[in-house]
Amino acid sequence: MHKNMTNTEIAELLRAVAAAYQLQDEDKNHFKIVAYQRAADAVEHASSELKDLWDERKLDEIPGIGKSIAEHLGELFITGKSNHFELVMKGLPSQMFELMKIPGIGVKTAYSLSSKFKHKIREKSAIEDLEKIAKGGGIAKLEGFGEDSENAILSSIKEVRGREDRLLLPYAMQIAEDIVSWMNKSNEVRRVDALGSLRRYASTVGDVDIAVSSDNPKETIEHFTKYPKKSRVLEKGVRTASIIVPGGKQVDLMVEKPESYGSLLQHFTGSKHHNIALRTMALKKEYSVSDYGIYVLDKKRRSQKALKSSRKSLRKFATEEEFYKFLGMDWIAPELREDNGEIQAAINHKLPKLVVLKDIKADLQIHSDFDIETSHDLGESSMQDLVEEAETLDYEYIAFTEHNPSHSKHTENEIVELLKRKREKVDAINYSLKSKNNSKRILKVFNSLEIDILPNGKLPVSDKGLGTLDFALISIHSSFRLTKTQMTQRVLSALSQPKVKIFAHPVARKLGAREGIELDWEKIFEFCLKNDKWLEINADPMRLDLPDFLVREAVKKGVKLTLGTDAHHATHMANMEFGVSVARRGWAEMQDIINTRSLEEFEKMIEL
DNA sequence: GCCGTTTTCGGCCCGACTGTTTTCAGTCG
Repeated sequence: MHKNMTNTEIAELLRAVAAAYQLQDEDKNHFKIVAYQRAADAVEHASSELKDLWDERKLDEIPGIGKSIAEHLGELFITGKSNHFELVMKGLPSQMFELMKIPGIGVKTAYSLSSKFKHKIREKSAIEDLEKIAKGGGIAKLEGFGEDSENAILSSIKEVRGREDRLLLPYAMQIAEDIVSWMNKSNEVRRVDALGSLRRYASTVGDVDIAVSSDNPKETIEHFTKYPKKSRVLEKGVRTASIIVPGGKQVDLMVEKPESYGSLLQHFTGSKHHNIALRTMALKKEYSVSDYGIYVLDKKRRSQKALKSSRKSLRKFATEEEFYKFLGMDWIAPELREDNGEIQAAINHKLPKLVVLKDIKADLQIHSDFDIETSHDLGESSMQDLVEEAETLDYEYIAFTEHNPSHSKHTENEIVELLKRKREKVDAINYSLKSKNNSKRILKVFNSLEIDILPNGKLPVSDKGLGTLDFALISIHSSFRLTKTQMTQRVLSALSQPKVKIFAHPVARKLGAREGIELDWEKIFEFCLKNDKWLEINADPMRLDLPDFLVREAVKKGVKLTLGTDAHHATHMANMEFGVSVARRGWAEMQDIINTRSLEEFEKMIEL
């Protein structure tokens, strides 16, 4: 028996096949190479495991996987290998794929190095081995290499080693903010924007992308490369430059004149797939789109080679709105630019009216420091401080959702007693809020609880304990590795409790640290819809859970969602921004989100 | 190899920078 391949492994394999074709004959295989790379991208971004899709005969639902690749993958799932893939990759040194993880080393370089040092570079320690060779001056001597490329390889190896994984949003934002304020120190700079995956609020960010509007690109680039906190300048041209900042993170900068800045904003925001789809669509209308603007092509354009000469005039765009309008489209919110149907929707004027931060009238997951001897970490701020923060944020209501009292350390009765104390405390807060006697709107505080779902689907709180609550959240904090069927049953069983309204951080992932659990989402969605249960979008930047692609599925089915920051300190309540961005990436509108409802509506919705 | 609101055949996004060259290949976004 062979173990099932994960999506990541399949993507790696497809990229290896693309590399093999590239080495064979890059020109002849060009589109085949692109196709395999696109398939690899698609597999990486797929929302389900490919093996599961294959089991359900739904492999063709993934755009980029056609008949041929699907067949090879099928063979792979049945026999553990694909004859075709093996044939294509025959004779390729396996070390080369390790070397390709070093920035600047691509297919050709990796192949040439691993062939030349066949015995000195071993697969298990390819990068270390290459470093030794480079340090000994062994690379500079090779034909086609030199001292500069040897040094570049050495720097890259150091960075790849010191580099953390992709950044969580707040860290990427911090890097971007520092650069933006540095760039604003230059008189030549008219405007600076952080773009790329950060502007699209992807769950994690690889590189930080910065665009600058300036009449003087040369000076702007010069200023950028003098950024005091940089560890080194990676590239420096007339229009773009890249630096490495501490942590090994790369910051890319592009400059454009104000009259064309809209095109740069559009281009540099991406995503790559959005841009490719957009440009392909434009080409059918005889427009050639680039980061400079849009060339209107000569109708008689016959071939790719004639493309450049068939260009007539360049249309420039100072704003993104003008750019999209020229193509006959509505402006598309950055969060939607993933080539998931937004282009067609923009042409048909059918884009969703995405929820925005100021629609949010409540935070539905907050942990105070009120000690009910919880099973997991208590919050750090007092209920009073959290209430004040909620008033500052202009919320109409909030819910205190401490973890349930520890099941193992207390009897059922003790748990009920602890919960009664919290009930009294919350009642007292609501009473004092009401008697403040000012003209302002009165904040309402709900008494809730985040309850562990035990592995058997039961809750560690009795009916009597549940009776003290206005409503309950449930979530998974243990036994993450049950089978999909067991896990689904576990969750549905817990959701059946009448007091339970919200399934919190449903995937239970921790970005960069823990994969999520496996659930039968069709069943979960169906149950939620039928029984009026809601799925949380957890706004903690380390969770962002439900993930955007599942939000999209939920929204399509009409399942309602809640937003909660999972704040364990008053300052964490500001993370709502990240939760809203996930909702937007899932095409959620105001009516999809429960906590856009007024207090009166919400109170009706939690009545039993 | 993939794909279709002009197509099941004939197309496939567009550009910048570096290093080693002497006109370009390789890499990246």
